[in-house]
Amino acid sequence: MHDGNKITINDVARAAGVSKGTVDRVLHNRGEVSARSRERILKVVEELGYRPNLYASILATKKNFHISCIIPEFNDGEFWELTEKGIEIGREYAGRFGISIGATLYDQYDLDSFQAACAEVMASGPSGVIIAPMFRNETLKFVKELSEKQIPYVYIDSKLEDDGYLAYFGMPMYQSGYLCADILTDGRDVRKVHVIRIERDKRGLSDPTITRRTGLVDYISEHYPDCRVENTFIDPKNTELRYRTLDKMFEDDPDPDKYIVMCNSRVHFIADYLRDRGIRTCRVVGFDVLERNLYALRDGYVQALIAQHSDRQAASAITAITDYLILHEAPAKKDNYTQMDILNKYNCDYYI
Amino acid sequence: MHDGNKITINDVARAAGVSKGTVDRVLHNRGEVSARSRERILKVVEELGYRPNLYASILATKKNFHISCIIPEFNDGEFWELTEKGIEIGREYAGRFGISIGATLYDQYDLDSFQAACAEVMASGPSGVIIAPMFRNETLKFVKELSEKQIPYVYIDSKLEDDGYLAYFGMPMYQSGYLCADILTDGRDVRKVHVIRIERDKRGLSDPTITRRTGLVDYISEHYPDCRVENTFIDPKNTELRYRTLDKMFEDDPDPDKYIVMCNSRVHFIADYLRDRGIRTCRVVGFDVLERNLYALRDGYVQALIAQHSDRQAASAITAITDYLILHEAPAKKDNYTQMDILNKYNCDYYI
DNA sequence: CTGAAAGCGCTAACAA
DNA sequence: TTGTTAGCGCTTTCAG
Repeated sequence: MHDGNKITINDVARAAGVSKGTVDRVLHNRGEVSARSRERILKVVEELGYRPNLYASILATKKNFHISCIIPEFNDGEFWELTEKGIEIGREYAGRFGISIGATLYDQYDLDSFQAACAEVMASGPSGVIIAPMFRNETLKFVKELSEKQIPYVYIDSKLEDDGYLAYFGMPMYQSGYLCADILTDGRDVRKVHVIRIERDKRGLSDPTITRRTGLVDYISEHYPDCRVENTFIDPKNTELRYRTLDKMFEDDPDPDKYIVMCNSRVHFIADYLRDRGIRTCRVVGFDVLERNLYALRDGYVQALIAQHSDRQAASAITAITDYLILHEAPAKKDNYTQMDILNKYNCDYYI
Repeated sequence: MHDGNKITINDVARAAGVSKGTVDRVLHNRGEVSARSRERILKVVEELGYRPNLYASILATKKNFHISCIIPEFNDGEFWELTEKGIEIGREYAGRFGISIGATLYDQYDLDSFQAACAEVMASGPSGVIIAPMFRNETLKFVKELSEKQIPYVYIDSKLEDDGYLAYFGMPMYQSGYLCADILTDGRDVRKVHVIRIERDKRGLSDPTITRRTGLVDYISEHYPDCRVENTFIDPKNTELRYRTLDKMFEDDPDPDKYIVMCNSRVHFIADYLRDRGIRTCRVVGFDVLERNLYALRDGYVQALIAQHSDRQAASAITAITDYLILHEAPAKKDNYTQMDILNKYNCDYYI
């Protein structure tokens, strides 16, 4: 009952009337093999249901695969920290197959830094690359070079419109905005929604949350045609300025029951403000499971968080490349949209 | 940069001035080794940072590990189908390490069938067992025997209070009921909650959702002390009877805005009824991602579903045993409470 | 108590 | 175009 499928390359060779060297050649498309042998071997492989033994294979090939991950740098408790945890999981998996994993971080607000990261990775001659693309053009150039060198790459978090990637793991951004609007409005009589945004540097960086905001706005105009969506820009670095901006927002619109949303991971800024001002009348929804966001959720200053397992995304990316390297198998699906998790104070403690 | 840690058992043997046979003996505590050799070898292993090569090890040991899964049988679209999908994922993983996976199904309403399944598995001499325990006493007897035979086992779905299991993967049941009540009531003015239950056979089977119901009731009495919780029992097999029961429920309580909940995976029964009767005024919450439940969710007859990745639970269980068998490593956490997913019509399509 | 040696299934270099 | 062969690092007899 247990196993039995012990068909080796030798069995195949014998049944096909050739040597195992020849079998190996057709299995890996290396060297010239007569059409006749190839056919026979393929047929036998099929009939016998031959499955190569990975360990034997890995043992025999002394190749040293290395996968490089290119992601934004981060401080403790920030969004990309979770991704790094996923890399750690992936590292463990890949390590079993003798594959090492490296991470090269870049400043997501600095193009030069991104270029430097790409150059460094390229120079190291990686067997595969995982990349979170924040700079469109630069990334396209980079992946083009990877393609030319036959180096497989997978996108995480967001992806670009090229076609050469092995796989993509990320959240459906538009839908996440749509969902967010649904949770925010929650069937109530909503007249106005406040979208709080981060003041961005002007240097034309791609903002990955823009699609999300579109989903949000679409939901509102479809379900609440009379509802106004108002944008307020806050400064992420200057607390005092931020508080002034929010104070003004509350003055301008005296209705205490506000519907507030942020499309990135910094909703804790709002929670902190509300806590300090002692305002408990707002309904606030944000994204991602930063520790500070969870704190706000438990505390009741944020009602819901929409989250994604960016750790799993990274781990899956590594698994995908690993499997590709070892088994020469592309992942079942190229585009993998991971689930959108709705967190509130009652289920957030069981997340992660 | 890439790898490098290429210290083999030969290096250790040479450095310790013994043969690799002796090194192997102390590494695996097999056979007698002089204290002096043992010490020397251990020291060298430490100094050189020797890490055994898994593939070589697995290749050389022709052991045929086999893991047996004992779960309830099911029809298409039922709860346990998802678990089986997870077993499939796990099978792929374990297969890479030459470990085969078997599934033995039992009738969850028939003790004899469960006993037979356990006996069958035991007789087959498994290397590890994964079990979804529906019958408490029988399971305890079974796992006791496993423990005696040093066969590792892990619980999925629910667990018992014994201590010998290698790991557990499942949902926090009490909290899921609590969460469910929160989503059902949703801050509204709720006066009555209808809990629909399945008429159970009287034969003292353990009902795994009882804890969940406790959580539900606790939430209500804590947050809605004046709210009544009313139980209605329906027949899962007899549609006509079921409809009569529900008709009566609607007659007895003429308020059209009802709050209805089911603590198991069969909330589609309610949705079907409401659809047939054209009732759209109720708020309905249920559990688990059966296809029929998703249908009701998209359709609007069920507002929310609380789900768990029982596929991942099963897959994780297999991974845990596999790693234990190969690496002799117990999982990082023994009790693994998986997250509770809140699904509505906007995020359910990205689940699974 | 210990060493030598024969593989495990596969790869890759070398002959033919 | 194909067969032969020497390992990869580890386990497991079998002598001694």
